[in-house]
Amino acid sequence: MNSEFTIAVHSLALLAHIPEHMASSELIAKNVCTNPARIRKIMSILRKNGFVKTKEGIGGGYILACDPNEVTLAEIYRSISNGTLKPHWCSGDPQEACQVSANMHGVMDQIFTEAEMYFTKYLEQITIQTVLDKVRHGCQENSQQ
Amino acid sequence: MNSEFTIAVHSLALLAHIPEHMASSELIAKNVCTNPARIRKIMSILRKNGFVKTKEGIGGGYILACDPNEVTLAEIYRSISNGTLKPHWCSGDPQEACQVSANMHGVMDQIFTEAEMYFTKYLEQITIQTVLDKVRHGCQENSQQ
DNA sequence: GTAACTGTACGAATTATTATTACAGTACTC
DNA sequence: GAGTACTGTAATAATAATTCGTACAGTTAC
Repeated sequence: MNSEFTIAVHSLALLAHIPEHMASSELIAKNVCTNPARIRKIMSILRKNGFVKTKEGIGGGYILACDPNEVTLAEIYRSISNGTLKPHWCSGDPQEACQVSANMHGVMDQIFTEAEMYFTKYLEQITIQTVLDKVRHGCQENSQQ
Repeated sequence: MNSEFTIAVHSLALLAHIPEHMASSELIAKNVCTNPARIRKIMSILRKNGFVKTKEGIGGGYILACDPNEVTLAEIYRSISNGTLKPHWCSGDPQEACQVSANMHGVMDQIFTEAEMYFTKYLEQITIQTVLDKVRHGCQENSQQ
């Protein structure tokens, strides 16, 4: 799994943090610590899935288009990183006579697919708002909000 | 996550497939489709955790030292790949004034740690024997066993 | 028309993963 | 005890995945 899921969650939490405001890819990129092109790529997917609205041109950018209390990290994961829990490298060789070697690939595939379902079942419990509350709570001592 | 967990599961299933026999790192490597040194590194960890016994010298190699019906993939995962579910790249910057940027790192860390618990909870349901049965079942048509 | 933005693609840089090689240590066999 | 076949481990090379940077066409506001 690469970090696009993490970036998507971060970006959506940030947009939920500043509702009513458009945020440019440059602003989000600074907050996330990456480059604007990467943010635009990810936000483009999130737009196609209805999580954000975008506006091109002057004063444009991104704004949340969903209820942060409704959208769970599971939906975000499925939009961005579905199927990437399993490592790329594959064990065994389908051409081998030995059953263990020949079929291990398929068996591990099946195991990782089901494991991903358990993984996302956990993510169902967490909403964008949950994440936002957690980050806000993290620095409560020196916060005035 | 790299593929060491997959290789460990494959190797243990193979050893369970040929009980009473010592298997050399070369034999296992061929079955898994990787090189002997990598197998030796992983088997060395499995030995330290009591899953296999090793024997150096002529006629040596690896042999299962546990009940394949008892050992679950969760134990194997914890031995080999614990903490590697989370991607390496980190979002945000602890030095930032913005709470979202400053605390996102810790929040995502927490989420991935808990997600890994759900992931391993699924793996608890699968034993080495489960995997072995699955690979054997995979080619039932042309199998005589 | 110009400035500020998104959408998208491509190649470079970086990092992670895997493969290769080497060699010391151990145990068996002659 | 010399030779052979193993494991244990480390270091380095090769490969692949990920991330970054740049570029530019398209869009919108002024």
